[in-house]
Amino acid sequence: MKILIVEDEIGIANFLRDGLEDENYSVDVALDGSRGLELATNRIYDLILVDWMLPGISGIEITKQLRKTNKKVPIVFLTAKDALQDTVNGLEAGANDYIKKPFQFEELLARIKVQLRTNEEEQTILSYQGLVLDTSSHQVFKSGVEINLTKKEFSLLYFLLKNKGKVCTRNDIIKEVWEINFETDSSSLDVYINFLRKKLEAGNSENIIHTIRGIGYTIRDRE
Amino acid sequence: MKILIVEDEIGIANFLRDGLEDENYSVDVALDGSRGLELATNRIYDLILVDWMLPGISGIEITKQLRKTNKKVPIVFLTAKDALQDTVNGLEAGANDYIKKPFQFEELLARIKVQLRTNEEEQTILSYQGLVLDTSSHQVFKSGVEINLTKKEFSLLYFLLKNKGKVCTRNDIIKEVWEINFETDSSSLDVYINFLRKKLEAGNSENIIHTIRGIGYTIRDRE
DNA sequence: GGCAAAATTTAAGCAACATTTAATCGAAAT
DNA sequence: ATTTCGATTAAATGTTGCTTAAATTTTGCC
Repeated sequence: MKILIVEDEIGIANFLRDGLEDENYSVDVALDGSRGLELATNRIYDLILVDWMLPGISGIEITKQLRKTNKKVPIVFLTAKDALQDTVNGLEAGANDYIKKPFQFEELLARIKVQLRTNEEEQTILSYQGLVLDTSSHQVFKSGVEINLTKKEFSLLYFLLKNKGKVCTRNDIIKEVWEINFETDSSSLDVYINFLRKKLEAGNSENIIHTIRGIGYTIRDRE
Repeated sequence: MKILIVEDEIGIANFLRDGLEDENYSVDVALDGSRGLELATNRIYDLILVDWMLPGISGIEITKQLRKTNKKVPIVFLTAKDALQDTVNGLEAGANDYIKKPFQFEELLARIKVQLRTNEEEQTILSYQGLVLDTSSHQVFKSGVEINLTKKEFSLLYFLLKNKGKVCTRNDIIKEVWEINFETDSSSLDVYINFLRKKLEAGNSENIIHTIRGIGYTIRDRE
């Protein structure tokens, strides 16, 4: 994972670089805004950390320029404790998060991880106990035999499998599979759970989709 | 995550509520300051969103009152574009962030997330002496054996475990597990303590949930 | 476009389960 | 001894999710 630090105070820049390298990130440092913009434009980073108060080209300017050229790299900025107005402008300019100075390094690290995680690639093959779902070919197999699922059935199963071991609340499911403005008192979800169960559990016994009453559903081993 | 909105313009209040509910927040709305203060005092929220210009009790007053009673819940306020002086007063009164009207919903959401994130992360695994509670899978194990709990049983146990070592008053428990509009002379709590004890202490040994007569309950080592 | 087939949503009845109420019993506190 | 508070039951009530079937919408095809 490559991180760019744009920071003019060399002490802070070094502190950040050392800390992040200890965490096995690969780090570049730019000591002023124009160098920062140049690096950010010409190289590929997974995340950019910018001090908001920079001489020359400001953090805001860097953010705006990058967003203008359609770069989606997460940008996190460091801001002085009381520069609240800047914060607002920063978020509007396209920053993803901000951290107030002085900060705990642990907190910075946590924020960085959150940003990197949202960027992570999605799994194309999901599986559970002889059940295989392939997002690229849009196929599902059970014990090697293909099962035909409709679009809704597929995305419902995909969501459950993606979160196997965890409980998916009815709300989570409806939000992800049906998208937002959905009548929450509809019973479509129940019906589709029923469809899926019939197709997946045909023939053999075991439940694959478990109901957690009052909460939602989950795919996991029975205890 | 529970959010309280205190906003007198019903259109804006509804807009906010719908938007936040789509993001899976659980939302309460108060249409004036005194109702807002009442809710904020008696219920537990993860964040409070207050319009600064309220008839009756103002946003500042609400913030001051809450901070006086030592509530640390993040407070974010919505302020008219040019009320800069109010903004300053608000931050001094104890607000955590503010957003200028008119605002983009996306930005509001970003601010809310920042506030919620800094609010120490919720533990997903809680445990006590061979008892393990996992919020992500909604499972409870005792000595490695899964125990099935209903929603209420689960959230009651969760609350007790979250506060293990401390005494939870009957009121605390009822507020958190049953939410407020509850007949305080009901014996549901007693019944549920009984349910839990039967399931957790089945067969063997030591009490896990101790009664503190006249006060409430606690999970802790015997003295 | 118009038709048929397939996919999705709605609605209703029902059974299983969760929760509350209420009444009685027992143990601690004054 | 009396009163209060909590424990324990059992019964009443409320809620949730499963299952169907029919209604509606979407899709694919001519």
